[in-house]
Amino acid sequence: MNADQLIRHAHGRVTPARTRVLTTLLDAERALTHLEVAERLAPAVALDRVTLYRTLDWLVEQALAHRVAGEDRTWRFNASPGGAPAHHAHFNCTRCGQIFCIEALTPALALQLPPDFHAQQIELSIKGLCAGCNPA
Amino acid sequence: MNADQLIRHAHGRVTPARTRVLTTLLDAERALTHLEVAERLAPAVALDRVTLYRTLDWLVEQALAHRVAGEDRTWRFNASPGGAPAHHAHFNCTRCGQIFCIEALTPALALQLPPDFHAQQIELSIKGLCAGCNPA
DNA sequence: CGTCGATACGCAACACGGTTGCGAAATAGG
DNA sequence: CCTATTTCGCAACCGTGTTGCGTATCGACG
Ligand SMILES: [Mn+2]
Ligand SMILES: [Mn+2]
Ligand SMILES: [Zn+2]
Ligand SMILES: [Zn+2]
Repeated sequence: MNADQLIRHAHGRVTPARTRVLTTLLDAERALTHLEVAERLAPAVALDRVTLYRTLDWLVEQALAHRVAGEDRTWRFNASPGGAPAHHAHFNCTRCGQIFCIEALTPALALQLPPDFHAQQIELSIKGLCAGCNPA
Repeated sequence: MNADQLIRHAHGRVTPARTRVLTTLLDAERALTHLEVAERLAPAVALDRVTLYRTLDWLVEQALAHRVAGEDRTWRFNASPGGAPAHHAHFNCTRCGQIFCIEALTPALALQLPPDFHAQQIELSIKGLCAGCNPA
């Protein structure tokens, strides 16, 4: 299913912005910041900063993408192919800041919480060095 | 060990700012934002915004505190009594944004990563409703 | 294929958490 | 006390993300 089909499937208008942004996310090998998406679009498509933010937000609302908070206080966006929520772990490189999805890991929800606390979702973030930053 | 002793033990100058901030963190029942720390100091001590940021950073450097990134892109600070790193999970309330340390949980570091990836630390963040926000 | 209402876009201004540079004040050692 | 060094306060700045509003575009329908 390509970007346009996914957008139509979500009952959204197909616009160049949405098509190009979602395609970019689908092609990406890792989670991308707003700026990284913009760079991958340019110079073919000069998209306004705000439009890009709103497009990314829309994709998240429609569950076509999910976003992860990094240590540097910037969101990273990642396509959710199956429309599935982000029930996988993320690897967070402490040197270059890149965030990779680790699909293989699905943390179990069985854990001991204080009374009256109600868990909705578990986010497992592994910090370390990515392949590009690992000296070994 | 009180705040001043911990500061001296880290070979740092004992100043009112450091004493009061660290005491505040030690007394806190959960991770506090910069603003929450400021509120708990005032009006007895009127600390400059920047001084508070630098004091918190210093405490983190000295491993007297650790900080957690929340969904709202603001750091939350938490005293590290034993000088130990934050090898415990955090509960992140999706309604009020408060972050609580869950000391009981120590995620195992044995997991499958892509080749050449090197894990340094695991951060387990549980999202849900805290006791104050839980309707049940 | 043209019309038109709902939706999306672009621009400008703003909000907010956090940082930087630098001169003035406070700390701790002698 | 006196002084070297660290820390503080102020002002200005930065980057990410948001809001308001008028204009352009999409696509449904005739
Ligand atoms: Mn992901
Ligand atoms: Mn903690
Ligand atoms: Zn890296
Ligand atoms: Zn809550």
